Amino acid sequence: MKYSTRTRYGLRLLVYLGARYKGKFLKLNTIAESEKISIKYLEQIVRLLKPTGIISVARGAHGGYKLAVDPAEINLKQIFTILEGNIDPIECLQESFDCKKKVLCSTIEVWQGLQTVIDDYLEKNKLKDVVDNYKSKHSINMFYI
Amino acid sequence: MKYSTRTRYGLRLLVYLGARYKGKFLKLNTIAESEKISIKYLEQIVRLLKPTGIISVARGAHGGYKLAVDPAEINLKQIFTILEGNIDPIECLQESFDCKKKVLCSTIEVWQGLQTVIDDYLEKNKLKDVVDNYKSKHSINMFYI
DNA sequence: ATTATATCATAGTGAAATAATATGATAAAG
DNA sequence: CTTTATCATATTATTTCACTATGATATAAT
Repeated sequence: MKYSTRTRYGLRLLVYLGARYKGKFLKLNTIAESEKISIKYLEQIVRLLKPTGIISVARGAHGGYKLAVDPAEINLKQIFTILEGNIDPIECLQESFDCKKKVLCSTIEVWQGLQTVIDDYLEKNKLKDVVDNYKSKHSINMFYI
Repeated sequence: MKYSTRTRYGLRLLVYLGARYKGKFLKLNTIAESEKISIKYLEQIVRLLKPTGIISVARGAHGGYKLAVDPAEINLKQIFTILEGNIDPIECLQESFDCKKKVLCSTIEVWQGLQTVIDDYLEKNKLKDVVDNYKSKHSINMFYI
């Protein structure tokens, strides 16, 4: 029960972009160096995010990425769902999952309850909350950006 | 971010034993057939549980397992910790984890918060709660045990 | 004692996921 | 037309997962 580096890196990327929201396009290389993440791996993560419209892209020289939506308007559940794929704690909670033992299953309520508390937490927390935290911790450096 | 079958099977095993608490020793073969779990895999799971004292064992013919503690006195966090190993959503929440970027990390609060809501939920829920659910759903069959 | 039964313990194994890395194509700025 | 940066696919090493196999050990019943 661990979240993947894909989700952790992706979140850090979005926080980085969120802290520079409404600025210019930022190239991956800078972010990769700053966040100590492999640029090639970041490229893959970015490609997961792009189709959802959460980031906007400029190709070619002086290109890069920026956050396309207000950090206050996006919550962590949306982000995690994109990056992690599916955030249910076990498979059988998915709609499509057809289990013959569902009627007699006494543990499914445990998993549903767990899913609920996780979902609630992630929905309650906006990207802005994390961005604010980032800004307060990096306040000195922010003047140089 | 999925819980392993080890945890899911282990929970079902404990619920099964919990529903028959204070009865006689039950052999794994019966449980494996009833719960549709590979007996060899269940053996490994049971070996994780044994050293913690949560189950008691009788070896040899007419041997088996039974729950050693009152289901009302054990919560799901204790069970998950035994079965999952460590239930932190990411590595860096562990005491021993030494991260140079900890001071400037703006996402750790996200993970700590998530850990808190999960821990709270699992601590609040006792094995007895799941056992009661099991009993109500299997009431007809319980007369034959 | 011997046999049947059940747990104990270690080793192996196939499939899938993870976390990258490598190579090259494409698009845009200057 | 060169530089810069993203786009896309393929490959790879490592780890984890979910078993499976083999055999040893302990105990009850005969």
